[in-house]
Amino acid sequence: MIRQCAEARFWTIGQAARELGVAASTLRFWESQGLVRPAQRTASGYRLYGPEELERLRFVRAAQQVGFRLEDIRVLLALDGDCPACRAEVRRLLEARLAAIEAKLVELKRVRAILGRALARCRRSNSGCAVLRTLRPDSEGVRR
Amino acid sequence: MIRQCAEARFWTIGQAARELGVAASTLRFWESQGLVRPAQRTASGYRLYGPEELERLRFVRAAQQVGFRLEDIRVLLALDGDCPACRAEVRRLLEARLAAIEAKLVELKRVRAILGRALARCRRSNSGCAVLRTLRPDSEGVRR
DNA sequence: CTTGACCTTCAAGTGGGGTTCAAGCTGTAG
DNA sequence: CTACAGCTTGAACCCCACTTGAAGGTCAAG
Repeated sequence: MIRQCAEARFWTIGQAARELGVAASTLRFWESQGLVRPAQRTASGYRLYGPEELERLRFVRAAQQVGFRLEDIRVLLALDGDCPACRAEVRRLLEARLAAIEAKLVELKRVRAILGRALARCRRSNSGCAVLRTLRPDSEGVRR
Repeated sequence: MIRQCAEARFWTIGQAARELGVAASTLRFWESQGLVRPAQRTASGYRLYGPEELERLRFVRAAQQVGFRLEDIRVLLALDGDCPACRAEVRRLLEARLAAIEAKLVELKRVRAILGRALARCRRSNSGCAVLRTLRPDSEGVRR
């Protein structure tokens, strides 16, 4: 086990992975994608993550959970600064994500209505659900 | 061009694909996955889809647009009959899909709230969005 | 007869986010 | 000293729904 002093705490890849609730292989993958590199390595090559890296790893996880793709997260991490341009760009990314989520919500509600109707018809019917005839695109093109 | 009589109309793969708004290769793929086979072939091997096959193709498209996977759609197509067991199974699949959509809606609303707060904080701040600190998992585990 | 759109097959590639494997080194408890 | 958990690397594999490419046959217009 790696010793952990109060002032300069370090986590091995397994420890960091447990902290985040992901697999160690995932952290290696993120590193390969340019997201978070360990603060240092032991003499034998073990990765060591410091508090700051752990912070960034947690951010990756949180960002992923609100639907950002790794590529965007990489950009967000790089934008971590106080420059006004950074701020604008971060805001732009957040807004884009929010808009995508709104759109997805609208789409899912539409789909829910269609499925709800199909199901109601299916339950009423007493001679086969005739799902082939009940499930119909209800106008307007749908992207996918 | 293939001739199309009023009584026995047939579509080549390209014509059917245009009708559905998908690529011809997609129809070939669906066939390879056991979804819809053409009614017949010309002497030279061209696929010919009849009205019934076009109906089934449209169903595949519609089912896909409400989120069914091809495997489920294959099952749904096979269940197209009046047997009570079929009805029950179709209903089960519809209910499962609807439940998945409800769950997704709940999840997306949660995410929207998080992003909304992050964005508000970002807009208020006048010294960097500090997105690394603003985007945080807000309790409870999230599956992915 | 040529051109060009359309069709055939099978195999391999794409994207996103990983996981799994093989072969081998390291760290620590008992 | 021996187990055994944990770490290293690179490469291959997974899912899903296609798409693309290669190599070639078919059909209708001009």
